[in-house]
Amino acid sequence: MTTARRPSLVDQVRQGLLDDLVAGKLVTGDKLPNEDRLADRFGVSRATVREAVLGLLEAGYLTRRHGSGTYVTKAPRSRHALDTTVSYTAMIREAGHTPGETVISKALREPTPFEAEQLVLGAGEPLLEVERVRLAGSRPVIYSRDRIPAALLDGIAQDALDSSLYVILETAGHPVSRASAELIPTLADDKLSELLEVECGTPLLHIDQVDYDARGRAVMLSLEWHVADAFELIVNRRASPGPADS
Amino acid sequence: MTTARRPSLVDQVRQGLLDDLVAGKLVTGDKLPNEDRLADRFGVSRATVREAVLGLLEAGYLTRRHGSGTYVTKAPRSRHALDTTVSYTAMIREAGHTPGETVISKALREPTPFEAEQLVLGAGEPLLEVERVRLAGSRPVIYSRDRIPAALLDGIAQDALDSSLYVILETAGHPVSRASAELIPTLADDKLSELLEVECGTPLLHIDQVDYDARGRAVMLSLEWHVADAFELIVNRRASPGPADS
DNA sequence: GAGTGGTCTAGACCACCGT
DNA sequence: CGGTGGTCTAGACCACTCC
Repeated sequence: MTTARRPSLVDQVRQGLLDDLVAGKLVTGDKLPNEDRLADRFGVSRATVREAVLGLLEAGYLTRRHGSGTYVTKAPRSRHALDTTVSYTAMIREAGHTPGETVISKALREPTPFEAEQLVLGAGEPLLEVERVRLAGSRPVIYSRDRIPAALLDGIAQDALDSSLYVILETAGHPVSRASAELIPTLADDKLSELLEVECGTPLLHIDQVDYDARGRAVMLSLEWHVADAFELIVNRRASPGPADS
Repeated sequence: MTTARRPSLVDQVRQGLLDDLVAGKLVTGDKLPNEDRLADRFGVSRATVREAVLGLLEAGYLTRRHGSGTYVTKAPRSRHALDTTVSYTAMIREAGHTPGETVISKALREPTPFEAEQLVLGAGEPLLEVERVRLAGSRPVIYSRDRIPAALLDGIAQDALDSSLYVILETAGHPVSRASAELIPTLADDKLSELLEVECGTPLLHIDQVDYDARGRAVMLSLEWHVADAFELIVNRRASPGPADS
């Protein structure tokens, strides 16, 4: 685990409500007690309740209707969707398969000018490139090529390099906090068809992604090719808030 | 515009900070005044400042570092990305093209069993299906097939049916608040190649989407086929919050 | 009009960062 | 250590929904 601390009151309230949901005490369409009552029940202020509920709203469990009440959503929540998750291992497992991976190559090399610019690398600073094929059971589903500045991995034990790149980046003090991904439908060429065990010309989803840490520094570049029908790639979209955006 | 009311204090503060950003008073890496000072400057409480900043954090403009300060992000924010926007017209315009559309068909028909289940349609309840091709300049970029329960459109003037489907749904009292989209790379078949003016076998991104209103009711089903290189399809991903999710 | 969520305040104390 | 954001409170008033 990365963070193990005393849960905040907000967390406790959120967990309490979540427990009711999974226990079936609250089911689809049910109306929650109003905020004052929830505040009483959990022994916290209304502001605390509101923040807890806010989390559940964003997660898609609840809906608020001004002047009416707060209701349990008709849970169409797709977990491990593209917009919230970064671990493909979890995605594959969630889809009911056994995740696996084959590391094709792992090497330090000079960055291209583009990579150096994206990752803000000084002259001569190398990067680590990891080339992998992810498996669902025995079937290849994703081919990826990830690049991380070698400087970020200085203090990292050599054998730790075998764990998830996200874990590595976190250990290095640069946990990935968000990413921007471009989606490009494409076709399997000779190399990809061999790696992913599909026919040449099979449609694939190519994802070109940049991962950023909390400081806004680009810490990893990823290129991925996904087999179309291996598992569902979902994006949960939200209506533009209106007040915030232009 | 759909909502035009007095902006809240939170909105005013957010806009004030946003103005500083676009005016260049605040640039990448700059540290913001602390929350107490911002509260003074805008004449509001610290809680209000925090909520305004929260919006800018989520939008990717700012980063907070506990114990250190709040900083301007190295703006990698992609506007009109798939996860936040629902209007393709705006997306196309943002990409520097003139948006346009050709309506291929617009008709009431019986739902299939699948559609009836998804949209919670009673027996015999028809739906409206709109088939369109979106244009960037004169180039076709998206072919879409949208289906809405006809019952939702009862009070809607006939000529209003020409505006955006999202506007129509809002008028009908069912504004779309979120959507779930599945992404499927595919190939242009004969029909699609003709509609989108690409060669047969060209890679396309197929999006199968369900739109929900604030009550969690499915109000529209959309099938879309996007030309790959027409404009960038971006997804902004966030790390799982940790406290909230499991 | 009663009940609900939406906004806002003034103040307190805690936890973390840097010097 | 001082400064920063993180959490929390108790209360006030507003805006919306629904009976």
